[in-house]
Amino acid sequence: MTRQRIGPLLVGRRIRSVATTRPSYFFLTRPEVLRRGLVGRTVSALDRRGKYLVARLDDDARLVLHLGMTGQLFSGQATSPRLLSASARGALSPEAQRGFRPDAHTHLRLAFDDRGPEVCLRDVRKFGKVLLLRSGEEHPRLLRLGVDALALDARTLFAASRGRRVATKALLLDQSIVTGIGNIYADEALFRARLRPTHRAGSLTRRDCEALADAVRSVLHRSIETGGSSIRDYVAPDGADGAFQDERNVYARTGAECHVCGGRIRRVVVSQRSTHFCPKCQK
DNA sequence: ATTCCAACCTGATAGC
DNA sequence: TGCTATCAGGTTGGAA
Repeated sequence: MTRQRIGPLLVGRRIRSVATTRPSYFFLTRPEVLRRGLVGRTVSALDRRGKYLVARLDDDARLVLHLGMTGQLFSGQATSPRLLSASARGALSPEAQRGFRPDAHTHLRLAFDDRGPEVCLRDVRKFGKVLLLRSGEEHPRLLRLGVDALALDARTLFAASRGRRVATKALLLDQSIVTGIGNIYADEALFRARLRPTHRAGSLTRRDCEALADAVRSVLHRSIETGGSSIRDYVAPDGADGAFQDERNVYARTGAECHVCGGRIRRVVVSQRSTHFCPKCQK
């Protein structure tokens, strides 16, 4: 979703200047190194590897971005209340709240020769990452990644789950097996496949893996179609909210009625992630 | 080799 | 009002 929509704002444009915040955990490449490597470069393509966005530059370097949990990648012209924390918003006039203004959480801003809209990366919790890879350079974070979630097939899932005692959900969240599934989509896919998140991965049948692989792909495709899940922080690059949150069956619906059987959605913790399921539909 | 768990951060919200 | 505890679309590295 983000790749599709931020692509036109990056590809073919020459970077004129780069603004960053102070060095931190967030920058795998130090800000000044990042600036030196980016200024004057033209973005030639934008790819995705799991949850990583990879912008290819005209000198064959790659700018790698991860949005973590609260990362937002958007046009400097975007408008959304989500681009400002509530406390900061309260201090502003209704007028000033309209447009985006870079704040302390806006860690990266790219301006371009064409003087068009900037591309901004904001991340309150700094769980996101920015990394510049020189031509031919690699990074373990990318090398480790498994098959893309949109291309997940039953055979891969079945093979990867053999001998594993971990919960099925833990397997789905393991990016070295399948890359691109986050907490929401793991829960939603498991619901769709009618599988219990806590079920041991090793005892999934071939048929289970088929249902689960299908569910993963269709849930993600549907989320892309509907523009993502704007539950707390997520905004599309133009500031628009996604709509997938309206199609959730289980995620963050603890205590609510199951859309299928009317039972109550339950919440448990699996591999330190909050996990939601319908006890009746998911055996 | 696999599984578990704390750590990295900041903000919103619920409850007292 | 204010304080405290809990929760939040993720990943790593090291201990068990």
